[in-house]
Amino acid sequence: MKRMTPQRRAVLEVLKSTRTHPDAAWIHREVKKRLPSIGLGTVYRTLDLLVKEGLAVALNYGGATRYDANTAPHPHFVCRRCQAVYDLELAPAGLTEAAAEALPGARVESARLTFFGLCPSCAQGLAG
Amino acid sequence: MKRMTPQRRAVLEVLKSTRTHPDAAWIHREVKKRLPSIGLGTVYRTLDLLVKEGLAVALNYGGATRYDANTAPHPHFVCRRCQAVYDLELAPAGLTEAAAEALPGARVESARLTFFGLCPSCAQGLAG
DNA sequence: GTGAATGCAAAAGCTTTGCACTCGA
DNA sequence: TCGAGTGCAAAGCTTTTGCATTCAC
Repeated sequence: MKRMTPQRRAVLEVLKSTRTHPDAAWIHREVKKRLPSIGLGTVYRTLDLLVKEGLAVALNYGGATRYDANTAPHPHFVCRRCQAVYDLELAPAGLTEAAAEALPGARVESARLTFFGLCPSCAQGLAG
Repeated sequence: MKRMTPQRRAVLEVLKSTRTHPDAAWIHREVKKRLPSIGLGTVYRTLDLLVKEGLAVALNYGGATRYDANTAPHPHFVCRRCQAVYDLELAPAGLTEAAAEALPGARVESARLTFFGLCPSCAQGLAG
């Protein structure tokens, strides 16, 4: 990050302040409460920057890309009904090493583990 | 699948015939070799159907959605340079159970494990 | 025959980009 | 000062959708 502008500071703070793994549009709406004139393009550019700098992670589950300021490797759970994303406290060991063995010659840099299903609220709503 | 049309048959056959995890545009191009008048919309509708019927899996890594006719659970490796997707022979045990314990009340239905890095060719190209 | 499926093209997201202006260092 | 950063709006991609027509059953 070459220059620290109010826009960049605000985007990072908004992203750090939530655990809902929001998308760019939601972040834009939140940041506008503080910086009403900020453009969506700036939000995208800033998010790209944060990802490149390793200060955030981009998540793709179909639909809009969602962002997570928690860059420590951790699995996610995605509800197929309400689209909520939960962080899981779970750290399977040895996955990257196993992948490197399974694909000789490759340089395995990171792993992403995602679970899909129904979150507690949605599961309860359907079961009764 | 309510009706078996030539379009649906062709999309499924094309998808089954490759291991490159193609996107809808690529599938459309291939199917057109056999059915020149097939529309891209039909390809999308058919792919959605295949996913709903459990005959294919949709993969999101940013960019266009990619499809895999191999529906057996297996991890993928995505090259960050050439975007190639490889199937890995690797079956970490107990992940879904561990996730279910980590998020009580949730119904964990599936897991997806993805690795990112440089594939053998790209790793070699950069290393010399 | 008849409703499901198709082809086409328009429209709807999401994201990127060009450009003139602004402002942080 | 002055180039990086911004706001705006247009453009670019991917994906979805409306509708008249076609076709599998």
